Amino acid sequence: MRQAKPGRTDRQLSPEKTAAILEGGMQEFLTHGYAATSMDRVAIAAKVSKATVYSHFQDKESLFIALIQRLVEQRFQSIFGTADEQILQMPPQVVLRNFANRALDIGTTEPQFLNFMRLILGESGRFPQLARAFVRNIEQTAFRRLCHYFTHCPQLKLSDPEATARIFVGAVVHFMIVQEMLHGKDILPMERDRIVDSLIDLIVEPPLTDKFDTGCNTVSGG
Amino acid sequence: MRQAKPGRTDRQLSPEKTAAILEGGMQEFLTHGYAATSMDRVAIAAKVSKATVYSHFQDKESLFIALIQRLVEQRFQSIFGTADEQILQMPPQVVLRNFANRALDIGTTEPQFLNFMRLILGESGRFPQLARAFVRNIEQTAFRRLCHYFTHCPQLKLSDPEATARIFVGAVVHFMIVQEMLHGKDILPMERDRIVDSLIDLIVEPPLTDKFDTGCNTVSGG
DNA sequence: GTCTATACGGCGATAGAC
DNA sequence: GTCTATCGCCGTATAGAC
Repeated sequence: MRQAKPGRTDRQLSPEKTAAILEGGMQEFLTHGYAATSMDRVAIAAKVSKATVYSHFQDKESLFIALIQRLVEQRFQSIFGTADEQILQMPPQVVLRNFANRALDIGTTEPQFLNFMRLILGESGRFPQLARAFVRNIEQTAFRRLCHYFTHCPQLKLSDPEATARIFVGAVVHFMIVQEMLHGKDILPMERDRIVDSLIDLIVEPPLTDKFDTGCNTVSGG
Repeated sequence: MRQAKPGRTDRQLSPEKTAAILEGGMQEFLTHGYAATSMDRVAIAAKVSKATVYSHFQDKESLFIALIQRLVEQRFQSIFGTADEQILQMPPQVVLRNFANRALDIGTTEPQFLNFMRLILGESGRFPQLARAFVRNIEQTAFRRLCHYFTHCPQLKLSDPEATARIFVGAVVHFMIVQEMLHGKDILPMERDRIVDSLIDLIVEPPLTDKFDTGCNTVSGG
């Protein structure tokens, strides 16, 4: 509990070995979970001796915390892409679809991210500080970016942009959790476009527009 | 792997001890997770000897599977309440609010359910059959009940009730995951009513109604 | 600073008494 | 059928050689 990161132990530790240990530990923790990961396999995966692992990190828990913190703050923080300054000129349907598809792509193309979320969720009771770091760096990033867009997009007049952003992210993330993480696509198949289309319809389009033309809708056509 | 449930071993096993082992195992697995749970503590929690545990269940994995299956199929299956036949006469706002509040109450009043979900999510990679059982018995139940309502409620004309049901459940469950399971309420406080209100607004109310009266909306007022 | 070798306890699973 | 006692293994963490 004295230290979570190296550099302040006694002498000078090799940064390359530190990186190797973090990399090896990531493989093991993401694959087997926290409790089922042994420091022996971490050392083997990092190609160092077990004593070297313990000279860089005080114990298993310190290594795990340092590792997850790094994943949360660096590796998986930018999953929602960089802020695009031109999105305000694009149609909201396109912006929201891109946002949802980028998030959903991660669940289908990056199995490591699924294991990362499994670890965060599964250990959120025993490592609440890691869960909070995840919320701050991943969830809040998505909320804020989307909420900023909802607030500044001239076509959208939402009564509660903040809550709407949470609804959007929640629907998308939960879909990913059920379909990919919990293997729901095997038993409850559902095309992602139906979720995204319905979400966009609920948030962007007036619900009567495509059913019959009332002749008084000032938004469509112009 | 030969057997997951007792009763077919060799002779006659005590059903009370079986129940005690399942109960003790539930406490241990829900508290410490799968890998960190020892069969010794399961035996102590069940107040039997370890050999008795192994006479009722072949190994740790069989006990875990039998236990989670039972939780999925019995203990936590009815969290969305029994079907109310009178809901079609109630206003959709009330029905949806009750549905959401009932689900969100579980996250705040039943910490065991949070640990149960942590276990399912965290072990979904190593025990995919348990994740699928969770989807079939919990998620699908919520989807179906809500989808049935969306389809039969005369006030609601949704283009894709099935996708809308997933969005509704997803937004609610994800809110519970972030706020309660991941301790997000400590750092991203948000009243649940804002989520529920916004969801109801998006699904039930025509978005233009309360902003300005266009005079050509044939739904509101009659 | 990094390695090999080891201490020591807890783990899952089993044998044998009754 | 349930218990006590035990096996063999692997866990974390450390000591001492270089």
